Amino acid sequence: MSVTTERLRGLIETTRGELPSLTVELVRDLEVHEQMSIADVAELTGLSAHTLRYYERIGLVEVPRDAAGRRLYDREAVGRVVFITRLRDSDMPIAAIARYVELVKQGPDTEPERLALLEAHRADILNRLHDLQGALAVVDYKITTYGGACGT
Amino acid sequence: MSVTTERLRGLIETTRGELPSLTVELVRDLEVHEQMSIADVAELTGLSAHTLRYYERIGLVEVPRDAAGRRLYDREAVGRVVFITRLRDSDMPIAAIARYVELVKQGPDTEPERLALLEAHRADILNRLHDLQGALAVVDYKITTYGGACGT
DNA sequence: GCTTGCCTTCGACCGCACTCGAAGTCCTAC
DNA sequence: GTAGGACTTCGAGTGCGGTCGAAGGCAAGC
Repeated sequence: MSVTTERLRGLIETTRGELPSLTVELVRDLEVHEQMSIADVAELTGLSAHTLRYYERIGLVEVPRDAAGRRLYDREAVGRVVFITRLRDSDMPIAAIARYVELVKQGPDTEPERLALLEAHRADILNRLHDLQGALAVVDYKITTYGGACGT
Repeated sequence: MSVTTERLRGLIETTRGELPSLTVELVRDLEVHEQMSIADVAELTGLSAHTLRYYERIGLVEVPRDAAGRRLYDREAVGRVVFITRLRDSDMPIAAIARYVELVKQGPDTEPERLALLEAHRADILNRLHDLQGALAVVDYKITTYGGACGT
């Protein structure tokens, strides 16, 4: 398991900023062992086991169990978690993610609404990028000002 | 007052994403009437009066009063609030901003630490930009996939 | 002189996204 | 057979960043 986990982690790392759009697909295409424990998924995603249980509890993922009632994440569940993580990384509120997941559950008829949701979120991301670039400029300006003023 | 306010707002809007590094300086260079009410500053910055009082309460700004005890923001206070707003826009935690303000209060000896603080924050912003770009790519990928799948 | 309306302080409360702890279960290795 | 450790559920707690409401003050206009 840890071999696969390391490969996955590595792939996600390597694709950071280069081919990030493929990470979800990579998860799908890897021969991830069908079964991953919560600890494996935690290590893979960087989320805590607590958080993974929380995501399940609020309905973002459904996770199969073994005979003893323990979580065994299958590929679909892992892919879902990775996707959710990406959305959370971009500050998409959990309520919106839950809505999206709900739509997916309801079947293909909801695709237009899902698309609208994603496009709204896309706009949010662009705004955030814009704000961040503005703030970066302010900070850079302050830094260079100090540089001039105190010789650093 | 409202004329000045509109000019300022306009300038901030126009410089969005173009010369954002200058906004704080613009505030300084404008003939902002020495006195602005809390409502004026709220309108100018987009913060609520509640939030402005909150910022003062936790020590981020000091605001002079008129004879009746009402807040009269001077240029320094307005500039401070605008700067804080920029930092908050980039998710700088209030605790860090408070620390920075504290250092400013302590005088010029603290400039190296202020600089370090800003540089750490600058690194945070770059990370956020990176994450956001990754998330944007994922969302775009999902959107184009839907485009292919459902003809939108 | 009284209404209107923005201002003041103060402390309580909210929503979000976790985060934790308690109490108990189950498999593994010795 | 027993100790260890990772797992389970459940509900409560935390930290952040505001947000709100109550109770009252002051000034301008009718």
